[in-house]
Amino acid sequence: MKKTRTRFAPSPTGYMHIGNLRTALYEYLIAKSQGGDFLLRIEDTDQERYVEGALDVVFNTLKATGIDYDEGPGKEGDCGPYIQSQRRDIYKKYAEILVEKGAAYYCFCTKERLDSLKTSDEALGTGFNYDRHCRDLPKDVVAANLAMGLPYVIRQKMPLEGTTTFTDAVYGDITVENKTLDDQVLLKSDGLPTYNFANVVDDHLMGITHVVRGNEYLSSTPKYNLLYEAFGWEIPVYVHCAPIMKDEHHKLSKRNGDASFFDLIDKGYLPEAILNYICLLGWSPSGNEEFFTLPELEKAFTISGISKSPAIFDIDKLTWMNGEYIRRMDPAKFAELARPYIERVFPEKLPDDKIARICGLVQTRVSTLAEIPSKIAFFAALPDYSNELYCHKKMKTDEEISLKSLVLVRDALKKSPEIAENFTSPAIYEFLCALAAENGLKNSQILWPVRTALSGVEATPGGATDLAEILGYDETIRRVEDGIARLSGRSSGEQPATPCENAANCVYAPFCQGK
RNA sequence: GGCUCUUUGGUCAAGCGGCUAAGACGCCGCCCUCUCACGGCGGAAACACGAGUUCGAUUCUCGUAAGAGUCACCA
Repeated sequence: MKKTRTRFAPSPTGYMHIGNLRTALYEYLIAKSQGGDFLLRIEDTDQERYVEGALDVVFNTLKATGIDYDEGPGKEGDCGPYIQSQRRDIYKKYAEILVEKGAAYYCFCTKERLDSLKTSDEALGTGFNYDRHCRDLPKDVVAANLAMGLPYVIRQKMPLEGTTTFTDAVYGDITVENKTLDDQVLLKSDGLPTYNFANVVDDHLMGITHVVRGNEYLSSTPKYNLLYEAFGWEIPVYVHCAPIMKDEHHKLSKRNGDASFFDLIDKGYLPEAILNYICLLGWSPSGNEEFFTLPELEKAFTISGISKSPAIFDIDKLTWMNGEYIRRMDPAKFAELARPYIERVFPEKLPDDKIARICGLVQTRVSTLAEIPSKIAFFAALPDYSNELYCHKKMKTDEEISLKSLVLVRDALKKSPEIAENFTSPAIYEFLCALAAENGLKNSQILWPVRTALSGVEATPGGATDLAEILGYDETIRRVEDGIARLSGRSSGEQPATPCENAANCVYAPFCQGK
């Protein structure tokens, strides 16, 4: 059996978005799942639309995702060059062969003539179709025109009747009437081929067995078959994929959204998670497992799992999946990735063990790396906060109790050199709980105020004692004293501590109604 | 407008003539708990519509509707 070969054939006309990446991924997976080759070919036959830098985005994206190509620019195989603009003579030759075979013809129609045709067609409300003016030009006229150096294109000569049927691996058999097929241009007047022609020639010459692409090409596929047949070439397996949508009506595009691969990376998503998620958009595995590494996908991928209908990109599910990847990650690896985000909030350089401790708290609490800074900012600088934070009904705390607790904690901490020596979360926890018991308080009546005083925020990654350990003995006492100052009306900050808006209920009341 | 494709919960989706129509995200509730997460348990939520074919249709056929693609010297 022939070796499976697929190709990713981007044109350097824009940025690589998630849809392109998924196509590349499917092409890669089809090849690898069958022990085949995956090639990269650059389709730059439209010199006017070339965008500087677009190629680098393609290379960088493939590199970042681990989608390696076996042949392509920079990895010459037997079918090079892999950049279409460097293959122009090849296309011309094959176009002329087609003319000889009677499957194509020279067309000398001017742009003006075509334009007027187009406008009259549009007036009728139908789509444009070339009127085949040059289709049956006598040979001598053609020769004379060519001799005169008249500009020309080469058009495909479509059969006028009958039908053409092609088979798509995901959509099944599709049949169209030949009379609906336009005599499309194969070779442009600048001597370069159109996409449709270059594609067929290159796919054949490069031994491509599976043509994988977006289903916007579904309707031009019959023309491909006719071309393959005219050449007498073997028709490849077609695999058309439904698009990835931004919403019900709009395709994902760089223009409308921000779903380019590197945009997601900037937002703190992991390449593996992105790849895993987009693979599932339009393909489903045989079992219920959703998590796949690239090598696992290479084994599990099947064309039959590709779906026919468009899929809406759901950032929430990606976010969840990214969070799962983070949680399942080796802590050392996480620390490595998290470090730059952690360092964003600390002006000074942190020792490794402190980074590790912060990571320990944060790893199960973020879904993207970008969430890290806001979660830990309070470690670097205590924010200004309202005393309302001290009131929590379920924790049975209010400002009064909190003040009392914080004073107890400060005094106990200062009187205990042992705890300063062993300032770890479990030890502090034990210490504070004992303190609560001695004073007839519930644990929460100590722990909640402490956590509040240490963080100044409503929700923190980790409990009071986790925060204390990371802040250290001295800073813990400093922040507790700051809390005491706030609660006793001697605000440490610029602003006087704002009283709980339910102060009347708080004072002497067992429960504060505020929180 | 012609041609082509698509249609299962809000989203991704399994299903390939007979099922109480999987699973996942999201959402809601409960549990765990020094807050928040993680984790555990549970819940609400779907076959676009109409005709056939069949003993029996989510599944096959044909219509209808709604979406999408395409109709370039762009890819």
